[in-house]
Amino acid sequence: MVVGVLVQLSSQNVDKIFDYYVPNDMVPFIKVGVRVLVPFGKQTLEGFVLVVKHNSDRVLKEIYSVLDQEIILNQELLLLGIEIQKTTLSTLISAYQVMLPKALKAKAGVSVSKKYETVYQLKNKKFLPSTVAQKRILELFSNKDIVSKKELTNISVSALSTLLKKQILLEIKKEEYRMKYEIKNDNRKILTPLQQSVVDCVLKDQKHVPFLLFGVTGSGKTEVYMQIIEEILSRGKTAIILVPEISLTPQIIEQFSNRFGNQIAALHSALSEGEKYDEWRRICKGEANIVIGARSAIFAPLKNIGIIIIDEEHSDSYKQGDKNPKYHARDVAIWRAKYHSCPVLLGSATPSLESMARAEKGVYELLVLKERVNGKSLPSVEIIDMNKEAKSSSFHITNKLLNELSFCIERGEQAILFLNRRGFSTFVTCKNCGNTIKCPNCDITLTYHKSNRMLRCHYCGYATPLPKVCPHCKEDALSDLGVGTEKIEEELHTLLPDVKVLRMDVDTTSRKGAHKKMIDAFRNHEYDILLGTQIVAKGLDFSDVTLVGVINADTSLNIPDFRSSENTYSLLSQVAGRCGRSRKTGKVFIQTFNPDHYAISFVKNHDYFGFYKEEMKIRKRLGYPPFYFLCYLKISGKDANSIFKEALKIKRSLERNLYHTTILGPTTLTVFKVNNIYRYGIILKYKKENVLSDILLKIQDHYKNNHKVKIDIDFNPSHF
DNA sequence: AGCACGCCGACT
DNA sequence: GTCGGCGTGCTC
Repeated sequence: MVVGVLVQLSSQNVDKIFDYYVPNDMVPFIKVGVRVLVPFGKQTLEGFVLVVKHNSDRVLKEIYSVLDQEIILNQELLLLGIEIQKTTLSTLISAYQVMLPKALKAKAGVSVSKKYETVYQLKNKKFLPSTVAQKRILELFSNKDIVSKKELTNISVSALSTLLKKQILLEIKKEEYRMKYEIKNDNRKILTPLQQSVVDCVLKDQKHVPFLLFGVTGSGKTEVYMQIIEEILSRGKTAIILVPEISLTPQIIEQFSNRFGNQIAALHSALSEGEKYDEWRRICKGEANIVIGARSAIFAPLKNIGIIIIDEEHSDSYKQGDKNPKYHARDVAIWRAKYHSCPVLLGSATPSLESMARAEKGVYELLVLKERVNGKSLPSVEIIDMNKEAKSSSFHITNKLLNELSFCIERGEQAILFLNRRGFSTFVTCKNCGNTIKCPNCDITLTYHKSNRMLRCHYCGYATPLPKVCPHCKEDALSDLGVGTEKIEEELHTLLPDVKVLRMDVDTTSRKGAHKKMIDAFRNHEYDILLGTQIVAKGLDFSDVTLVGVINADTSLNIPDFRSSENTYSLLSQVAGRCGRSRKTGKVFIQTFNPDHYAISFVKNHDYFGFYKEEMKIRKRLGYPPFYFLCYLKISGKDANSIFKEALKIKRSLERNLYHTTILGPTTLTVFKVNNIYRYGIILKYKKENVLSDILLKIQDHYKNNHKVKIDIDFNPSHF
C-alpha cells in the first residue's frame, strides 16, 4: 500500500503530496484523513494522509507510524482546505492546520493527552531579579500573576528552578476539567410576531440564499437564534453559531448552556489548548450538537449541519488577517452551508456595507427586526460638541455629561461610559523636547503600563522600565499622555467622589472568571458607573442602565482606513444600544470634535440606511468595496532598499499582466518597521480580473526560495 | 523548516 | 593550499 502525505511544514516548497509505503502491519489503520509520522529528509515529521493508492513509479520510504485511530480531517474538511488554498493562495497545510485545535499541530502534539497543565504563579512581587535570566522570566509576569509553562519559552531552566526554590514563583499543576454545561431555567421568551416571522423564514428556507438579519440593538436576536437552533436540533441536525471573540463572554455561553446544556461546545480564547482539544473531541464524537465560538469555530467537525449563524456579522474579527490562511469565516460559512444544504444567517444591528449591498442585489435575503422587544423606542442621542465644551474645562468629561451622570445616579439608575481606544494607546512624551519613546525593533510608540511602570511594544513584546529622564534630551520631563480608562477613573473620583466606578478593560478582565464577577457586581448595583473600552460596547444587557456616555467618539474616525467611518458608526450604534433595554428609556451622550461628521450625526437618529447611502456614495467615488474588490500585497525583508526595489519590480510585472486592475503603491506600511523587518504594500483594486490569482501565484512562486524577500497576499483585507 | 551542496574570501 | 561564508535547491 502507498499513501500520499502532506507534511506539517508550512513552506511553499513542501506544500505538495509525498508518497510513502505503508508497512503491512499498519495497513488496517490507514484511512484518508489520519495523521502519520514519516521520515522526511533527515527529519521526522507529522503529516496528513490525503491519498491511498496501490503503487508508485518510484522507490519510496516507509511511514513510521499511524498517529490517529480516527479520522482527523473528514471528506468535507479535506475539500474545504482545497477551496481555502485556492481562494486565499495560502499553503494547503496551513488551511488544514487552521481547522484543528493547536494540540494536534506538529510538535505541540507530544503532551496532548495529558491531564494536567503546569502553570506558575508569582508569589513575591517585590523580589528584585539578581540575574538577567531571572529578569527575563519575571518580565513575563508584568501584567499577570499566572503564566503557563507553554508561555515560558526560551528561558533559562536553572533560573526558573532558582526562582521556585526561593519561593518567588509557585508551580501549580492545574487539573484540566471537562467542560460542564448544565441546563437551568433560562426564561425562554415568547417571540414577538416579528421575531417569529424571522424564525419561520429561516426554518422554511429552500433556496439556500444566505439571510441577512438586520435587527436593531435590543430586538432580541439572541432569542431568535436560540429558537431556530432548537428547531434544527429537533430535526436531528447540528448548528454552529459564531460570535466575535470580544462578545463571546461567559454571559452568552451561559445563555446557551442554560437552555441546551451539554449539547453545546464552546470554543474561545479563555480555554487552554487542552480544554479546546477536549471540546473538539466532544464535537468529533457527536456529543455536542451546537458549537458556539469565535472565528475558527467555523471549522468545527460537526456532521449534518442544519444552520450556521454569524452574529455581529460586520465584525472584522471574522477575517483572519495576521497569519495564513487569510480566510473570512463568512465565506467558509457559505461554503459549508452549501455542502450541507442548510441556511446561513448573518445577523447585525449595523450590517457591513458589503453584506447590505449584497442584500440589495438579492444575493442575500434581507430580514428586518426594527423594533425592540420591550416595545420601547431606541434611546435618544445627544451630540456634545467638544470644540465648544473642551475649552471651558481641562477634564475629559464635559459638564453636560457630568450633570447627566449625577442625575442618573441620583435616580438610582446606572450608567455606562465608553472610551474609544481603537488604534489608540497611552504613550509617554517628553514635555521638554517632544520626543516619544519608540521600540528599538519596531517603528512604533511604546505603550505605557502604569501598573508596573513599564513601557511595552504591542507589536514585538519588547518591554523596558520607564526611564527617569528623556533618553533624547536628558530632561526629567517625561509624562504620560493619551487617555486610558485609569485616567478617566481618576477624573470621575475627583468630579463625583461618592460614585462607585467599575473599570473594565483587558487588564482587569484577563483573569479567568473576573469578567463574570464584574458583570454580576454591576448588575447587583455594587457600582453606579461601568467604565470601559470595546468590551462594554457589545452585547451587555443591564436593565437599570439608562445613560450611556461616549467620551471620545473621534479616535476611531481618525484611523487612516477606508472603513473608519463604517467602524465608527457601528461602534457608536452598538454602545448606544446598551441603554434603555427594559422598562426605562435611555439617553446617550456622544462627545466629539466632529459633530457634523455623517458617521456620528446618523447615529443621532439611529438611521442605518441614511448612513449606508452616504457611505456607499463615498465608496463608489473612491473605488472601494463593495464596488471594487481589494487585494493587498505585502513585501517585506531586512534590507529596506532592496525590498523597495523588489516591490517596484512586482508592481511593474503586475502592470504588464493585469488589464482591469488599478495598482497603487508600493508604499511603506503605516508601521514601516516591525521586529527590524521593513514592509512595503501594494494595493490592487479590481471588479473582475480572471488572471489575478494566476499572476499572484507566479509572483509567489518566484520568491518562494528567496529568504530575503517575503511576499504576503491578502484578498479583501479588513484593514491596511 | 532543516540540511547538503557548492562556489568565492581570509587564514593556520 | 584549507575553513567557512551563505545562496540554491531538495526532501517521497
